[in-house]
Amino acid sequence: MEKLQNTEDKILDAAKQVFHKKGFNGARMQEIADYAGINKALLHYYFRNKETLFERVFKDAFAEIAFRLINIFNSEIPLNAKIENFIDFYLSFIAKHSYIIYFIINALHEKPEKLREIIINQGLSPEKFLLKIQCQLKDELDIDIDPLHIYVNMLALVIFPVVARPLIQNIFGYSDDKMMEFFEQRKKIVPTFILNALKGYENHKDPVKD
Amino acid sequence: MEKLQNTEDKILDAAKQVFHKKGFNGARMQEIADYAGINKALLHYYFRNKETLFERVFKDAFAEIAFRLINIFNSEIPLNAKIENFIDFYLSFIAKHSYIIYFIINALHEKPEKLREIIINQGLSPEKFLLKIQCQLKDELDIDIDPLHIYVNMLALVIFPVVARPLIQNIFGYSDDKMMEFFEQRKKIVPTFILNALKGYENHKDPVKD
DNA sequence: GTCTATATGCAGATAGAC
DNA sequence: GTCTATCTGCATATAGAC
Repeated sequence: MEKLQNTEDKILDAAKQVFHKKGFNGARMQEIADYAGINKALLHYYFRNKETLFERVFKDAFAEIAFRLINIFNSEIPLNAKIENFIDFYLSFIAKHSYIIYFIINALHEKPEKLREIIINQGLSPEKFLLKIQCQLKDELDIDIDPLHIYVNMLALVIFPVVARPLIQNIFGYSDDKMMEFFEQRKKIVPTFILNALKGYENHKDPVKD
Repeated sequence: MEKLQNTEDKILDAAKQVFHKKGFNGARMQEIADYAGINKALLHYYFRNKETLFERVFKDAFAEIAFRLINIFNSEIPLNAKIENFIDFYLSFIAKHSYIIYFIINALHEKPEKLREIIINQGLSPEKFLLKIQCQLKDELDIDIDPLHIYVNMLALVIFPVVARPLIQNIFGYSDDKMMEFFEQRKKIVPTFILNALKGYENHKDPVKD
């Protein structure tokens, strides 16, 4: 895992870490070079400038998270199961790779204009994706609701605690272990929370559903 | 609202805008000076350095949001009403002042070590605050659950969409008007979502509740 | 491809006149 | 208190040797 990589990979690895931790403005080319075990000049040899390097790293991070997300929701399983998969996977993945979320939020904040082209280049189709959720909500739970709200709610319940982690940890003086426990608890609490909430939206005028 | 302020207020106003938009690393003292209609030297006359100015602005932003939050949850009304007040107020306030959220998140990310002292200096007591929610959950809804999870869920459902706004807006090509409509809808959808979810947690072993 | 040395520019901070 | 001019340091980026 150490000496096997070529220089470009070493740079990308280093850039990932530093950009994730510091954001675009906070990151220093020197620090990236140090992490990669090379010097600054070589950075510019492989990537013309900081901007180019950043875009590459951002695209990789975004692609990884979008890919996993789309996969879960495109699978042919009941909505309940999708939600459980979604929560379970994301709570593990994001808690372990929280820098990605910070990174995306920071990138969105610092350079919102970059996003659209990246999404289009990924070949994603957000509308189809939402339509599928909407159909499942209607067919399986008999709920008429804008699927975007449900989807945003799910993302919120998973992502926000990770973003707010330093806040929670500082305010309540939680140790790292206690926070891991907190995230573990959420794997049970959040799916229940969402499914309970959805049940409350069911149309009761025509109770022929099972 | 324009010429009435003294120089210090003008600086604070300008710093608020610039720090909120760019974060600590992205902000430029020159830009703050321009916004305030003064020059850089005067900034340093009023605030020794960038750090000092930042801390002041951060404290103000944090204090404002914490103050409103505590007030709502400390009032002597039923939990249902608290939740509705909370959502309604925050969706209006945060959607209008989204920079504050960005600002706090950025600040947490860039300078997490600053948080603890600020909270302590504000004289806040997070534990008492949670205990109250816990009691109300038990007394009014007969639910035994870690109140921190419920509280985090509420914050998540309100704050996350604001943070993810550029994401949503870019992905689905929503106009600013459409986003305002989206946030308006959430004022109804989110309280229902939360209250439904909570109902699902009720203990049914002893159905003597109303 | 990789390095050392250096150019260039800019941001934070200060000196000192008014 | 407010300004102009300037210092200092650092970060990105390039030149050029090996």
